[in-house]
Amino acid sequence: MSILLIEDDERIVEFLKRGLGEQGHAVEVAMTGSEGLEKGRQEVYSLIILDVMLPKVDGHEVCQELRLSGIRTPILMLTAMDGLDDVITGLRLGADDYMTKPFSFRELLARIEALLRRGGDYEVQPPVLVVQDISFDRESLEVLRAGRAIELTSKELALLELLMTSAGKVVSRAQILETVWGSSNDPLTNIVEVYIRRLRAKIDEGSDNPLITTIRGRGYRLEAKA
Amino acid sequence: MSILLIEDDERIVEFLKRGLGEQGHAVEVAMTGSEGLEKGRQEVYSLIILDVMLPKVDGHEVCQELRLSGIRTPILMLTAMDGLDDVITGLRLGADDYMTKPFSFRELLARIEALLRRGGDYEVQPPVLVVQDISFDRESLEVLRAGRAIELTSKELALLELLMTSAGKVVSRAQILETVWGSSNDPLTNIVEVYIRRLRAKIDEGSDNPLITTIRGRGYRLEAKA
DNA sequence: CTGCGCCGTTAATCTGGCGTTAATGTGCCT
DNA sequence: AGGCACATTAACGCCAGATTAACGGCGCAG
Repeated sequence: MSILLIEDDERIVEFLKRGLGEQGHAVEVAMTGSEGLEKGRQEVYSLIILDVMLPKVDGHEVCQELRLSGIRTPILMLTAMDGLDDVITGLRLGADDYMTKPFSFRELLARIEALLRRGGDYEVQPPVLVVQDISFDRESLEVLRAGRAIELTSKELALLELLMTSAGKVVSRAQILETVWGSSNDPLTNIVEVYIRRLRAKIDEGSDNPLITTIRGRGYRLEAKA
Repeated sequence: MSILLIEDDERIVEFLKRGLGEQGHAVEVAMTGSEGLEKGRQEVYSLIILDVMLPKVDGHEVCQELRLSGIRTPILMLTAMDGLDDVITGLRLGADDYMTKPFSFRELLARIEALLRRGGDYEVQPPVLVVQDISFDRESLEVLRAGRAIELTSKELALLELLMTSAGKVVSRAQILETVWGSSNDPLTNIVEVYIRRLRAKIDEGSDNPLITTIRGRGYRLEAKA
């Protein structure tokens, strides 16, 4: 598999070139953002590994530019440990996955395999969901609304995750029961409504544009766009 | 090259023994996890092929035990098709590569060649972990919080190391059990909570910003940022 | 042999998440 | 208008899960 690596740190470049090479991947290196952009547009790769922190042209910009050029190659972003914001904007701009530095090479390999395998059978779920100004980090389980952290309980998290993965679509009461609670029976329980209420209290309360909409008789929908 | 094959499925054993034999490899077979562990510790192999799904002793456990015994032989894991999680935990526990069943023999051969070629040398993990004002030196096993040395027992160290390597992410009870204690069973033990408590007593006690957070029903998280 | 420290279990207590209930509100249909 | 079905919301008791302290066993050093 041919991989384009856009990274300026010499040590990381060497490390990855060797490691990926030994896995049978051909690695092309670009040390600057503009060089990466050029190569990415010119050649067809199976995967692009892109550092966010690049001199001059930002990684985000590169990512966006590539997508705008119609390049659909999976993009794996490398970010600093702290930058949750980086991750969010990265995913918004069209990245497929991300890893925080420093990372274990084994884990990187697993991610790469997963990305390359896409279209085969199993899909990788992006680790951070973003819908409008809500973000949901599947790993840290942190939820932010408009940059503010929101404390959610386990069930609330599960419900929100479901709504966000189906953002823009109506999710029926039954689907919610099935996914979040597992039990498809007991149609007389009120639990879904109660949790929708609790989610709204924590997420929509005080905000001027509520994101959770009720579709009477059909279910609920998380608005994907304003 | 001498290869240790730990696998209970008779058909796969025969298949691989024959195929690898024809490639000039000597194959030793262990049909159970404990047998595999014994042979793996006793003899020096060039490669170990390890099925995750084993009766009694889990493949993950075997892998971890081997690594804990100081065995650095490359390990190739065989997993079921669905288990991406299996793959990742497998790699975390020290496996070098994995294949999903059913697999093509040609691909298996290619992987084996790659593993044998590299000899399992690069295991580059950062020698010192740092999260906020905690530092953990993997070599000296010294732990500092805000510059002050902290005495930790072996288990406490293992737990802290796990939390620090997954800093910012929620680590489930099960993951902790698996990584620190190896035994993924026995869900009635309280040991995780007890050790979280002990760690907190030594690390968070007296500090104004506690770093170990409980996510009820999900696990624990070491805060990566303030 | 003895003492000490680490380990894992047990058990008591506390916390807060969970799901039920029921009262109230809202809109749709005849 | 009125009735009905569905939706919203508040309040409550239960209990799973989390916290904490205390205990006994085991290995190791003296």
